[in-house]
Amino acid sequence: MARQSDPTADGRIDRDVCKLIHRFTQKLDAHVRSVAEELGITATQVVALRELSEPITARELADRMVCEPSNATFVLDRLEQQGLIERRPHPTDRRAKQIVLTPDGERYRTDVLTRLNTHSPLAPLTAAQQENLRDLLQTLVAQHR
Amino acid sequence: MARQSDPTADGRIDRDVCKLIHRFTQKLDAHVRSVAEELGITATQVVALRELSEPITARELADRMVCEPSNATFVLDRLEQQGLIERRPHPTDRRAKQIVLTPDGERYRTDVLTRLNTHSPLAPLTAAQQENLRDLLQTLVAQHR
DNA sequence: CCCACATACTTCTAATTCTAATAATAGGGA
DNA sequence: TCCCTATTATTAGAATTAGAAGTATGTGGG
Repeated sequence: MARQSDPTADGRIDRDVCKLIHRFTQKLDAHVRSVAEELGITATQVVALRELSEPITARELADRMVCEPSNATFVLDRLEQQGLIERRPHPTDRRAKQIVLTPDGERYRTDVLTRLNTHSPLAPLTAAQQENLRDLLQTLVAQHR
Repeated sequence: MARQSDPTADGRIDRDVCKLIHRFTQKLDAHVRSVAEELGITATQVVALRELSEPITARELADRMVCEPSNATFVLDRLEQQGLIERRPHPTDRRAKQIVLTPDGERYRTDVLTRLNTHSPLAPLTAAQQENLRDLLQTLVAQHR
């Protein structure tokens, strides 16, 4: 094992995986962006609509989008201006707001999901491989949380 | 198959994998950032040093870092100011520049690699699982390129 | 040889995302 | 009940990243 003697030779798989993850992320982004372009909205808005499967708080949306709450505010502002979502007072927590889709928003979201599911970047993998990938990733993110 | 009738129920694995990829990417970033913080440089600089395994052009560095060339210029400016790299004229192509590490840069890079390899986010996986993951990702990014 | 076109790097601008600070509310313990 | 701390959403400002344009050089066809 050259673990200590030659750090430049070590961690090959690490670096390979890092880069592959990065490249695949870009591919995912490109897919989302192409859908966004078809619909005339931003990629972030597409992701937000995808995650709004039910009434949730802005904080919960930020968690689902894996971004900062301030960013959720930003995207919600735009979705609200377009009449796709509404900010309602939360029924039990007066600090929070409940984000709900308007009828227009519901239609939009259905369209978004349909488009996202066509030509998915995951298509090259079989169903079994996709589950395999998911399990590996789950193991990786499960630690320390 | 509910492929067409209910787009909201479809693509579960797709969305799961998207999010897991995103979360793991954040974990990778956090790891790089912690190393960067230890060394008092930015995360992007850490990645650049990691990829500078040999004299390459700025374009090649951008490819390896999976970013725009303009961004490579940005990070190279800072590394040059710190005396870690030099921009030399390319031996055969006068448009290009050859990026080479200075002696200080070499030492720095060795340190970076050593730190990156300790507490790797990939540690939860066995060697076989890491290869499995790499193969799946390679299949995914191999398409259409 | 000359021209069109592609590539490498840089610069500038715009968009995106994060960080820090703020105000309002929740929840738990003295 | 009254604090004290944590959490929610928002705002403002900073930093990072991408995108488009500009300059110089390489490459191949006429």
